[in-house]
Amino acid sequence: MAEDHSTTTEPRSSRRIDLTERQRSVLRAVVEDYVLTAVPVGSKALVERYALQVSPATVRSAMAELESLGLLSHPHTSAGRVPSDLGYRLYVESLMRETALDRTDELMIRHQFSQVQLTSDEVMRLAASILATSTRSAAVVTPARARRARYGHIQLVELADQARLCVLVLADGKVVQRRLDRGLLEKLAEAAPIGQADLDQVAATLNVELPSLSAPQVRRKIARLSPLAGHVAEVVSQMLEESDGVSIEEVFTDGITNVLEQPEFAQGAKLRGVLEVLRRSDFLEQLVPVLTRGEGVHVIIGHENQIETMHEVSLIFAPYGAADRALGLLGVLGPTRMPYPRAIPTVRYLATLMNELTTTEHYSESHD
Amino acid sequence: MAEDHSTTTEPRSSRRIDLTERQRSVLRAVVEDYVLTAVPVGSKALVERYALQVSPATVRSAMAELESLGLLSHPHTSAGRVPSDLGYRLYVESLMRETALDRTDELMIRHQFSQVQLTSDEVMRLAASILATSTRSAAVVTPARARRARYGHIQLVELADQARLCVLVLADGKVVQRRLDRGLLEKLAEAAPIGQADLDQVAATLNVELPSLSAPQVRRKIARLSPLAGHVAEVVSQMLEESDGVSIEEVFTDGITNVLEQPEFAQGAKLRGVLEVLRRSDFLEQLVPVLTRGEGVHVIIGHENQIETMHEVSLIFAPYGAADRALGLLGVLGPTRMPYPRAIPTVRYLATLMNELTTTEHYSESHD
DNA sequence: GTTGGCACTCTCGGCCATAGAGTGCTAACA
DNA sequence: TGTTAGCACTCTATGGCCGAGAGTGCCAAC
Repeated sequence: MAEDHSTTTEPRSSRRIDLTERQRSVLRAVVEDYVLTAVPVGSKALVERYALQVSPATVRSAMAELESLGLLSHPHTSAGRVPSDLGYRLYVESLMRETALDRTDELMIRHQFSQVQLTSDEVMRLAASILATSTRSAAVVTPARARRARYGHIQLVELADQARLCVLVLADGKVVQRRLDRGLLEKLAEAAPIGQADLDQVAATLNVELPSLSAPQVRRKIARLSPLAGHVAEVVSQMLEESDGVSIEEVFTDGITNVLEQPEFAQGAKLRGVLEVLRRSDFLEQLVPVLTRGEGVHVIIGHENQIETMHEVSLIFAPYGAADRALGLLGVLGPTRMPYPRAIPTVRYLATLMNELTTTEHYSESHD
Repeated sequence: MAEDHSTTTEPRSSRRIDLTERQRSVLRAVVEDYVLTAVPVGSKALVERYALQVSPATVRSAMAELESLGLLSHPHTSAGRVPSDLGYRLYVESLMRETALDRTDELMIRHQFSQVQLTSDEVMRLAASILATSTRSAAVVTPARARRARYGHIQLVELADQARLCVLVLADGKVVQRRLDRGLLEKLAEAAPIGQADLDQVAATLNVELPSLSAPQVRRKIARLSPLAGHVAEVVSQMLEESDGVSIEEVFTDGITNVLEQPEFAQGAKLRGVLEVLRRSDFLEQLVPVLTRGEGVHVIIGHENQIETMHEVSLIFAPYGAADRALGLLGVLGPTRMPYPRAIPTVRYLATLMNELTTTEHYSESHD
């Protein structure tokens, strides 16, 4: 079931590799055993554990063939076989039997989200937590933000030290703050002291003129405003500009320790790279163009990743949000030796769920 | 210089331990050598590296005395000595020559903060980053929040799905959001549809009535408001209540990898505990009562910590913010083998700096 | 009180031998 | 022609052993 679910996979295995049925089942068995045990798997163990109806010798020759095709590799003579990145790729694309999420699992997850009054941050956190625990990998979730930031509401606050704080709520609920340059404000007001009343006045004006406008649209309005309001609008348009595009500033992660537990990250060196990558969320930036290309779940395995430090890990990510309008990313990061048949549907399900949860939550953006 | 800088240290070494001058200098040398090398230090190496004017044999006997006092310990016969937690404690309290921060260092740090228009989040991030790099430990910074949350401004936003979003800006600039129960709103409005205009009306009223009030004060006002405004005020008071106390929800960390690089965390097990502790910020909760007791920098070494998983690490933390009004925490976490003479002044300096930066940023809170 | 000397202890690295797992090849078989 | 059993070979992992080195504790002498 759920066979052609648009699991768009990144660097599509260029040349088609044709395998015999035997090779296919041996590769599948190797991948699944290795994913389970993390131990290079030998021919004998394979026929024992998987009901292959042939002798170890036959399996050995099949393995040798798979190795010459670059699908398996050999830590050294007389060790078992380990899937290569390409082997995983083939497995994911055509060997894997994707286990759809249990109906009960789905309901359980859904139930957690239906708890009363989750703020948007809490939703993100919950999504990351669910992803992490149910895939036993590290989860990453970014909030869905409008690709084009739009004005929602503004509020100007006078602080104790006479500084002015500009609180801008975007149309999609994100809040951005900026302090206003005091000297400049006073110059604009021609040295007359500016009180909270004046600020309220400006805010009221802008809250009538600007709602649902994007940065350039706000800019076009500036000329028609008073100097003071115009200056604030200028600042607002800057803030909108900076919020344009997919937000990778706010990233919610969970389950990092799940990854560190894996034997392949037992010693420090490799581990550090992964951690560093997770903390600084730059890597998401590289993901954005890839993920926005297609709709479904994207799988990036080991060396398929551009980033050097991520050659030992796989990513399973999906975009979510109202297509073209708001976009968030969500997914998991784990060793290439990852339980793909479970992780992929989980990511997919959570993406659809987050879709539902967020698309209802934005201003209707009628005009452009 | 800078000798009695109120380095308040946690579980004050109960009974006073009197040491001879020789014992003191041996203990100091052992701590400093071990902090540097992470290798148990022997008598011979000690007289070589530190200009102790005595023979190794003499040092040995001094070490034996220190060991019987519980200040040093022995991994096994024929290994060098390692400071115990108590040894570090004594070192921190009376042996350490605290190296004050270079004037140039101070200026450099200060300069980074003076960059234009840092939002409060950026300030936190910067503080964490500076702490982490200059102490080579993991840094933790929490924003300074009013101990008693006070109303600043409210804004009610209508979302696309008819839900209402209540955006509350606290007096100290923190923003809290909550969705309002739609059914309830409509009941209060006697089934008349509520538009943005109505919401603005309510917000305007509350923004006149409530500024700078705390949760109980808001609650007392409810009776005098319209049903709709009253309901919102009720929600607001809940939000205020939940924001009371030191905020440990938003925690900025940096430099975790610094800790993981340390040899004592080379293998996975210990490391995991530390990571887990840093991610979930519960441990800060335990710190709050301790840190708010005194003013200065607090040092918690290894087993002095209540929390089991933190028996291998030391904390150097300080509160900052307007005393009694707003409070944030900041500090570093590293192995007990930590360069205290450098870390302590750094934490202290950053606390004073954050003090300056934040106290100017709050509403004047005249009335109570 | 300090020191040099000395026997003792413990770790660490290298070395070797062995056991075990797994392969690749070949020859026999269906 | 594809499959299988057998077998020699390779490589790792494990454990024991040994010697070097570092460090201690103690004692007797200064």
